[in-house]
Amino acid sequence: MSAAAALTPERILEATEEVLRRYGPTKATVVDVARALGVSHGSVYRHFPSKAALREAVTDRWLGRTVGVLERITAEPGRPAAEKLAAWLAALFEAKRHKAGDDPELFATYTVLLAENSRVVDAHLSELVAQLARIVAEGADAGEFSVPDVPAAARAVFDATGRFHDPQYAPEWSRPEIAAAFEAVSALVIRGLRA
Amino acid sequence: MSAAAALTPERILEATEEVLRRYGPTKATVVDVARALGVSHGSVYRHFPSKAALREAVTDRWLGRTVGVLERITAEPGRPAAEKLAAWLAALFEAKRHKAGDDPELFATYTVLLAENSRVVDAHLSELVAQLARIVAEGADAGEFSVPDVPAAARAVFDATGRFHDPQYAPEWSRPEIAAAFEAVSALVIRGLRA
DNA sequence: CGGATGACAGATTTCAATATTTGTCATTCG
DNA sequence: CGAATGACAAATATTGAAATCTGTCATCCG
Repeated sequence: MSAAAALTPERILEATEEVLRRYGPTKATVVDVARALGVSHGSVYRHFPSKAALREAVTDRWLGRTVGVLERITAEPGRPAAEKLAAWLAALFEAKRHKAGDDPELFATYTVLLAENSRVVDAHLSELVAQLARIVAEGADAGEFSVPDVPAAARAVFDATGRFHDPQYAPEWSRPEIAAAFEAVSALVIRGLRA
Repeated sequence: MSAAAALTPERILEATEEVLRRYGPTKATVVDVARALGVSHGSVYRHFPSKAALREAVTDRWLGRTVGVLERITAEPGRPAAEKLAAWLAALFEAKRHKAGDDPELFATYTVLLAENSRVVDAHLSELVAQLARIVAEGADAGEFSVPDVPAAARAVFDATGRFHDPQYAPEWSRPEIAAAFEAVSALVIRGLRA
């Protein structure tokens, strides 16, 4: 075994994130990633078939990080569905708003990656809608919500709150009125589900 | 008076629309507009202070055309507010979907103009939200809706249905599932207003 | 022998020279 | 005299030649 750690997909992804953070989505090259790892760019191609695949994997990782917090809220037992739904929507908005506000450049970088990788994004969105469906189904079982078609309702909730999680609206999230606008939509949608 | 009709802002706007349709937003120049009118480009600048102002005026005109249909629905007397609101939202979606579907290139051209002219767009959106507020207020007065803050509720309805009128989502509007998704959000939102 | 290398061809991006466009205004025209 | 013109400077866009990057693969190294 050599002095440096073995070259793994994991290490390559880490380095790619760093390079993207430093150079942005247009300037970051595979050669940069290889240089950051102290290997030739040919070695990177041993673990990822293309630059596109590498960027896709990084995008997937980034999206995955948000899902954990939401999953915890979804799985929380013994809490009214309406409250849980409100908490879930607020957590999603909060997470996005922080990512966008803390480091706008990095957020812009990932917004570009998101646009490039619609397959990964679609899978991520499906996962989020599936979590919503679990909460909505819980509410329906408890008689809290009156919902004929749970998946459709979950999708509708997600669509209706798009302004507060779709990155295209990120510039609006730093405006002061945004909190009130979010509360209004969140409340409207939850009322719409009620029995 | 010369043989040709007098040069008016109206005629210039017409010619500008035609040039934008033909050449698209990046290639359309003030010289092209002047050529279409058979005058020198200096004459165009007698009626509009800049190319930006000209494009802004064209954008305003284009947005104005949709408002008429919606205003007629808003003003219709003796109709339940819930029904009116459903019709209004459906009409807005229908209008956008047709504009986008009938001539995608022209729609793309105007999408670029919209992005350039956020002042005009904001004014247009305010007008739409004001119409929504009238319908919501009617419903509240009739005891059909239970709404503590009418302007906020109107804004929330508009925000929640963004996926079906914001041009950024236009590519989704040709998908077959879109009608069901629209119905689901529309119904959810209207239920959320109900007393 | 399995993993890493770097030379290479084709694709893509950059950059600077060149051309076009915007906006002004002194002059012309009816 | 008021509206229209077109020459012009500054700003912007286009182009194509040079540089860089992606992806492959014959070769090397431990």
